[in-house]
Amino acid sequence: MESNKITIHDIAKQLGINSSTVSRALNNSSRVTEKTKQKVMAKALELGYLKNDLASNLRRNKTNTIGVIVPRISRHFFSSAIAGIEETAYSAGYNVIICQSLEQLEREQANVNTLLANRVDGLLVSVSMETENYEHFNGLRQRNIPLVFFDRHCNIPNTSKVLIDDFQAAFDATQHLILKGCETIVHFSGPQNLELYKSRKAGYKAALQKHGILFDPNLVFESRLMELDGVLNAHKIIALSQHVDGIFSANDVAAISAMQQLKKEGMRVPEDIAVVGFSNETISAVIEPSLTTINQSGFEIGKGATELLIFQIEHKETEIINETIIIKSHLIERDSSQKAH
Amino acid sequence: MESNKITIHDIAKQLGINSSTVSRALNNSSRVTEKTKQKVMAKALELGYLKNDLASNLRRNKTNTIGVIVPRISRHFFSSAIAGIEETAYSAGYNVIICQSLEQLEREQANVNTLLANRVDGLLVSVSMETENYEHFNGLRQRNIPLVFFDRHCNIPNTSKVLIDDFQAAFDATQHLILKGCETIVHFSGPQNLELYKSRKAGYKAALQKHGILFDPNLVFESRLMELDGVLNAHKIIALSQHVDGIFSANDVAAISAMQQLKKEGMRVPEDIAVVGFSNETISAVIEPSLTTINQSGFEIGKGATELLIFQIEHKETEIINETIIIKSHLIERDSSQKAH
DNA sequence: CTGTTAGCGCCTTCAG
DNA sequence: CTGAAGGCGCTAACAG
Repeated sequence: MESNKITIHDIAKQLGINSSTVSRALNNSSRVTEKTKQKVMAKALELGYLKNDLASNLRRNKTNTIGVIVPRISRHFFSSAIAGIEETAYSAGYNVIICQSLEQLEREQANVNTLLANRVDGLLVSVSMETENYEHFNGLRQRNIPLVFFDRHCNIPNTSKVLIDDFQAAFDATQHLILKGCETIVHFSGPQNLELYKSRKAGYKAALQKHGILFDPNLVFESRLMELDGVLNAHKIIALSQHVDGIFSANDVAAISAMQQLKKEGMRVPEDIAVVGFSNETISAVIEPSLTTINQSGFEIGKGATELLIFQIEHKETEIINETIIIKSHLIERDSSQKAH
Repeated sequence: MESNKITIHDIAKQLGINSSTVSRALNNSSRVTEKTKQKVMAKALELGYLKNDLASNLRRNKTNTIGVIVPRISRHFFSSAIAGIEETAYSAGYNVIICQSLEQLEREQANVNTLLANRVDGLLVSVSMETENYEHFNGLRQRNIPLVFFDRHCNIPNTSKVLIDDFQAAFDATQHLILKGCETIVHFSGPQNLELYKSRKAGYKAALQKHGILFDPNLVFESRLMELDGVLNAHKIIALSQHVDGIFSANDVAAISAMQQLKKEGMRVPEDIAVVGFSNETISAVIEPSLTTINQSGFEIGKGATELLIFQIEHKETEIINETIIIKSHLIERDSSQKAH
């Protein structure tokens, strides 16, 4: 038995009506009798009809699908952003196709092409670490396809972005440490071609300056985003001539592994660490109850970016939008009862 | 300026040839002159042509797309499984559409429908916690669309699955604790309608039995998979009349938060905890160096499931495959030098 | 090797 | 309110 490929024509034939009517009925058009609708629905159910979205999308020239490109789906920030994206898209009647660039420019370009070939209605992008030229996004403008960057953005004119207040978060974190009495604060940073690491570093510097602490470039460790960087960083701290009494980390894993390492070496460093970008509530609350974190909600960012994108999709004709939305972060100082032990 | 919608017809017209030839050239058919191909390619590039996959897929009746349904993309096991899926699919020329059921049966059904409507070539599914009837998967069989379950499977006859050796992993973990001298071992389990929690419990029981320890149902805590369950479990342990000297946890977060809680209460429980299902290497290595884990690689499982699915897609006519692949786990006893502190 | 023709399944004019 | 006709963009027969 061949796989049952029921089309609107089959339904039409069996009911002795025209396929246009069936189409209208299934799309709940107001120009069809309620009675006809009922008949069509019943028959469709009976035959196990399933709409072919490919055909429909081709004909309508609209897919109700949003393309998403993230560096890596397994990073918690991105997977929670995707949760926010799906939630928002879903309830607005959109599907989502997710692609990973794996931090490679080449893959990112391929992703853009695939998504365009699949005729997505809009694109949500967080660029890869390697992305320094933006030519692959030019086609979108020409094709009139809305694009919204989130978190990791590009400096493309007339493009909307949804970002985190990285500068402010870094400033808050650093100031928090200073107010706790820290004087020599190490900063774990990331790749400096990413805007967000630049902003965080700037916030760190600003806080130091405000409180009259001299900025020392030797105290900034610019790592790549690898798993073991934290451990290496910890070694660097120990090797420093200065006595370090605070860490502001712009990289969650780095901070935690550094802390573990320092403990191993017999140092005590409990609450003099502040972490920014640490969005995994579960883990952060559970693992290191004494850690101060600046929480940045991937979910909120995903949500905001999607709302903005869908608005653009649905008002495409009207105007070009160029909006930058900044999502606030929250400093969370955890209860440190564990210290008693 | 309208968005440039260049089709093969435009290319054909400009070159004074037929659109079929253009189609063949772009698809690198062997039945086209190299010279023609070059001309077509050049023109396509010049005009900024982009193939419309919707049309192509509709015509070919094949999308080269795999649908994936997972309970929640932000759980690390699943996001790493997806990484494995994408990797494998990508290099075999397939795209991937990911859906979340959010542990709800209703959403899972909706996901299946969306994916079918988008005419995916095959489906990879890890069922939701709520899924107890499997009717929504029946349509696949009828439509002759391959389906492979991974990790969380259903007992549907003639369906392939890629699973973890949960029984064995649980057995190993429990035995590990026993050999370390534990006598009263609590087991953190999960929803018993999921096969994998049943298997893990069975493995736990088997290990106890082998070593002559009586199974005590009061020592099994069947939680839902919520974040705070670990903390609640820890309270339960403390409230127990028995002295607990080991924990076998089938739920990563539960174990870690329980441990934190116990520490707070002033108990020492370091390496007498074994966790299964804890696949986040980074976190597990970093957070609790003394934790013994049974590592189960989501990536491997995703990879295995995808290979199996693609094989089925591409040999659809030949035979129905009903294979069960079990991926092995590895017990990792971490260095516990931290204890010295 | 290339052209002609037809149609995938649906939706959208335009008539009636 | 319903029917008839055409086409979205591409590819697969079948000719030549």
